[in-house]
Amino acid sequence: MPSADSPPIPAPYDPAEAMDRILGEALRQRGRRLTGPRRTVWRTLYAADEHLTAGQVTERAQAADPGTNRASVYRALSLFTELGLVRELRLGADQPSRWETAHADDQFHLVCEECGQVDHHAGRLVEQVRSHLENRHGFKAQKVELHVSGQCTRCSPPKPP
Amino acid sequence: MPSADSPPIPAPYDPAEAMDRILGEALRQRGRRLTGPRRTVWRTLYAADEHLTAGQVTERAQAADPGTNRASVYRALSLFTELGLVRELRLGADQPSRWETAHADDQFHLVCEECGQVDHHAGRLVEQVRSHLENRHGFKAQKVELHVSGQCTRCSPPKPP
DNA sequence: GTGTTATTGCGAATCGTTCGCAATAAGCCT
DNA sequence: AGGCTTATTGCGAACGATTCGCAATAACAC
Repeated sequence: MPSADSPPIPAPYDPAEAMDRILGEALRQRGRRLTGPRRTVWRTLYAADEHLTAGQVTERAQAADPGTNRASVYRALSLFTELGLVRELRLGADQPSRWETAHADDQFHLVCEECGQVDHHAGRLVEQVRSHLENRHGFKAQKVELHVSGQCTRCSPPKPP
Repeated sequence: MPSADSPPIPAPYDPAEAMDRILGEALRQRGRRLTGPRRTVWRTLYAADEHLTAGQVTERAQAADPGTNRASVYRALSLFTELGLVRELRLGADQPSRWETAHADDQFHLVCEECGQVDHHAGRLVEQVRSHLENRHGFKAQKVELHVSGQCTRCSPPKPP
């Protein structure tokens, strides 16, 4: 048995737990609490391969933790959005909101009309738009959203010459 | 009394009627019919100074023609959108859809967070985005939507030096 | 005119999202 | 470790926007 004052045995690295710590700190910093449902929603978003609707988040969250409540999912999503941890987006006027984790500050979304795939690029394009607006139109851009629909490379192969 | 075979007396120019003719042709071309409710919605959109929600369109349409039905307004709006006569847009994830008449093919929208004003510019900016995507990313852009929120010139006056 | 059929009007139904409120539990302080 | 405060949950009901089903109506082509 190690002596009483030896350093604590380091637990094996658990990425999920690391994520929790990040979330927990962001919350506590603003006087909010890290709770079960919030943790579950958080992990669900990070495990997701795509932009999820609130319904999808709820489904998956319930798969991971039965009893997760729809309303709590919505509350977690809008809280996270407010804190800047995730981003809410509409990929089409007829579609419900979708959520993604917030990495780069500016992004644009390419939605393929054929296969439905959503690409996102962080690019200087958005930065260009921003400065164009400020210089030419005197408009201080806060949030820039660029949504493009069309055909992706795979669905619209380069024409034979 | 003019002779029976004299040319018909030209009616005074009526812009509303001219609009109707445009709509009527667009509809009949595709086997659809020009009806009362459609005419009313069409005129309402053209008389509007801003982007209207379906609810606002309904209100105004009913003011012009009491008995105009909500469902018919929705049906007209989505038909017009489908025909490319108007454009549906979401100015915020939490707001309902709004509709505007479709003039220029590409536009970008500047929403002021202070005063709520919505500006739209038709600009080469969108064209630039389009070719950038095609050349650099092989993505054939169909619809380009650029929504920017921030502070407009009036609400964010140039700082004193 | 007349017939065909697209369109309307109505209410009920659906979908996504939010709300009110009593019961629960996170985090802070000893 | 226990207690206190109050943020958060879970539940169902309420909400706003939009769509639907269907019988009655009216546009347009002939």
